[in-house]
Amino acid sequence: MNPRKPKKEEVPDSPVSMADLAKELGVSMTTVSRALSDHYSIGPATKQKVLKLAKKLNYQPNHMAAALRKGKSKLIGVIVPYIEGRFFPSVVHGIETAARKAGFSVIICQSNEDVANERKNIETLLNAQVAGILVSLARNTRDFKHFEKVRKRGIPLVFFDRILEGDNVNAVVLNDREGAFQTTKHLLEQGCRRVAHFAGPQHLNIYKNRRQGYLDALRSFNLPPDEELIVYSDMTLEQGQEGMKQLLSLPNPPDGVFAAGDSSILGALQLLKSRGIRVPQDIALAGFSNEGFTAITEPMLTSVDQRCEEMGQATVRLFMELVEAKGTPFYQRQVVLQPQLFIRESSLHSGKR
Amino acid sequence: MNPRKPKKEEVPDSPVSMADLAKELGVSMTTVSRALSDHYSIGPATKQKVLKLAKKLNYQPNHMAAALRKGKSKLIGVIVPYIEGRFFPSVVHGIETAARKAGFSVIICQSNEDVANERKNIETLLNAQVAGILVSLARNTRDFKHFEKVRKRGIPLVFFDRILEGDNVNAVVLNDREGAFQTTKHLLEQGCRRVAHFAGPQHLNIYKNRRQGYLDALRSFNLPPDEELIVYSDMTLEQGQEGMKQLLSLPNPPDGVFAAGDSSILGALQLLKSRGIRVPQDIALAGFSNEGFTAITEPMLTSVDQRCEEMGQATVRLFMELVEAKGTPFYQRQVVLQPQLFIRESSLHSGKR
DNA sequence: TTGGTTTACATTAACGATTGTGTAATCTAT
DNA sequence: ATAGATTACACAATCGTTAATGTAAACCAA
Repeated sequence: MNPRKPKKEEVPDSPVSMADLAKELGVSMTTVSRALSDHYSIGPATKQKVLKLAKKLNYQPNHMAAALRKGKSKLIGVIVPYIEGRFFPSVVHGIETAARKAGFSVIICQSNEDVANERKNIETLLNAQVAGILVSLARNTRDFKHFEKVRKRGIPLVFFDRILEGDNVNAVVLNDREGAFQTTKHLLEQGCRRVAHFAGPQHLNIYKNRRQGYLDALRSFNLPPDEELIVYSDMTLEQGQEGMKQLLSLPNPPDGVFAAGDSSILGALQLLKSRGIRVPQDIALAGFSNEGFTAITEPMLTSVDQRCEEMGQATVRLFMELVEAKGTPFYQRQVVLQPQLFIRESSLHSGKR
Repeated sequence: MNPRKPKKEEVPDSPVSMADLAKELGVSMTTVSRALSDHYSIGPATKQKVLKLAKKLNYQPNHMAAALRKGKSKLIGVIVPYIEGRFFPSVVHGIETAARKAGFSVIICQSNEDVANERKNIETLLNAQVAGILVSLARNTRDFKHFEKVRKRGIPLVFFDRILEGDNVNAVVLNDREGAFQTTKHLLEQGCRRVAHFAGPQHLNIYKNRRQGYLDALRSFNLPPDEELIVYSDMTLEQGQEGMKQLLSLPNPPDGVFAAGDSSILGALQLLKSRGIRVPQDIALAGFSNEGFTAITEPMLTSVDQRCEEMGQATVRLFMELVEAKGTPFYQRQVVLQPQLFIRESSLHSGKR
């Protein structure tokens, strides 16, 4: 009568449950469940039978049910400030690829650079029963309070790229300081003697470290740091133009600029070109992030590659380690990736000496 | 004795279930459940009580349980060829934003341009009990067989950007033909009389339509199409260089090129510059996608914007419509977004005429 | 042979929410 | 006043999987 109720064997591609397998084989669901998860208490013959039938009927485990029962799903939550530009999409790409290989799916959340959204995202992910959370902090995140719940529930938490320093957390970061050091050193080796720096918000580890690397390099050349040469901003293209303008108006302008971001160095390049100042002959330039456009500008821009994909992979690897070592209570680790400097026209043969 | 078992009220932030609320209020779980979902059979007073306590105890619904029971989760699966460049990250951004607003989370999958992965992704998403699937096809997808399961299970399926034509599907696409028409027309209006075209794989709707738009424009100017002027490739930068080389070697080279992708037009620009051919004076250029770098090159590149964000939003909207109209069996709709031409230096005042 | 261990499986109760069915109590209409 | 409708809630089954506990049978050593 009821047209909805399917007759037996009528809908072969409708979901097959463990109960179906059990009935078919005349064993209990326990046996099926354990056979499928390769439990020791199931005999090899039975295991084979179960596996075979499962394949034949195209059995697909219901992850929801398992997640409900176990309190953990096969989902990984990822929180990023946004999904644009080159960096975050690439990292997400790496994460997704690595996670899927390990049998996990990835849920994406954006904080839109706001800690309030970050909080909401945490809630969302927690009650989606995610197995772990990977996060790169919003620009205005200044404390870890909202991550306490995650820790309390014992859910693996891994930070990447943007972290809060001081706290003991699991994190994958780039050696920003080293990258900045190498880049600045490179400019100095090319003959620059007054290297300026476009610095980002200093409460973010990445910008702080890049500034440090810059200072390190100056020191290694016995050059005194000059706060006049350091321009602080949010590193946008416009701010790069503005910053360059500012530097040019100094009584003693720089002969090189190392920016903690590519957009701002692009802004600087545009301004210099508009004023007829030659790059790199008059002023050498170098940026950070190895954005796609750095290989397109004229001259092409020297920049530091952040190993986006590797960072994604490493983050997932670290997450997996935490999953394995779930017993160890205060296990925490930092993975540091080595940046790679791409030297291009904007910093070569600056002609000084 | 057992240190694991928490005493009552000892762990306030441990998950609160409906059973807890029910016990606390002395009502049944049914009442709680229905109160929370605003069911008509629950009195306003009771509803208030439940809501209040839920807020007080910070009750978080367990989506897994609900999903298990209802057979549908609050997850939307998204399958894209990859997450790089400008287009797909932006669309995903739009999707994520719109989906979250509607109370859904987004699971990302990549096909890596391979239909085999697309099939796997479908399986993954289906047994993650997603509420719907949004997909942009892999390059080598030529049939819809693997989407049949989705349709059979009655799960909303929406395609975006890359679709297979002919089939009746729900889809959000750009009016590629119109965009191509406008762009080519613009080149012709600037004085070009031999406009070449870099065409992509013609089994993909987007490239086919862009070629059609190009032909439309020629016809509207009473210019005969010339297959010699159409170069087919996968639209990479290198292929753009190669294609340009090929066009230049013609007895009668073009005075303008409209490419169905920005990378290839960039390649063309590079080749022209390396040969000292002036853009736009000698040859005018225009691309498609409005990639970030089009505003950076010299000259800046004219290109068609694909409304990435809008496409993401529209896709989610269409999905939501399908959810509402779940009764209607063969509901299917196409949403067509209007492209926007960004005219830049590479196509202006080509000097002809 | 007896007692103890191992092997191989079954019983059964969760996990947390949803929902068809049932049923008092109150209300409405005649 | 009484049948019938409406309101407001409870009972209990169910989704598919997992795992603690139980228990036969077979095996081994003494």
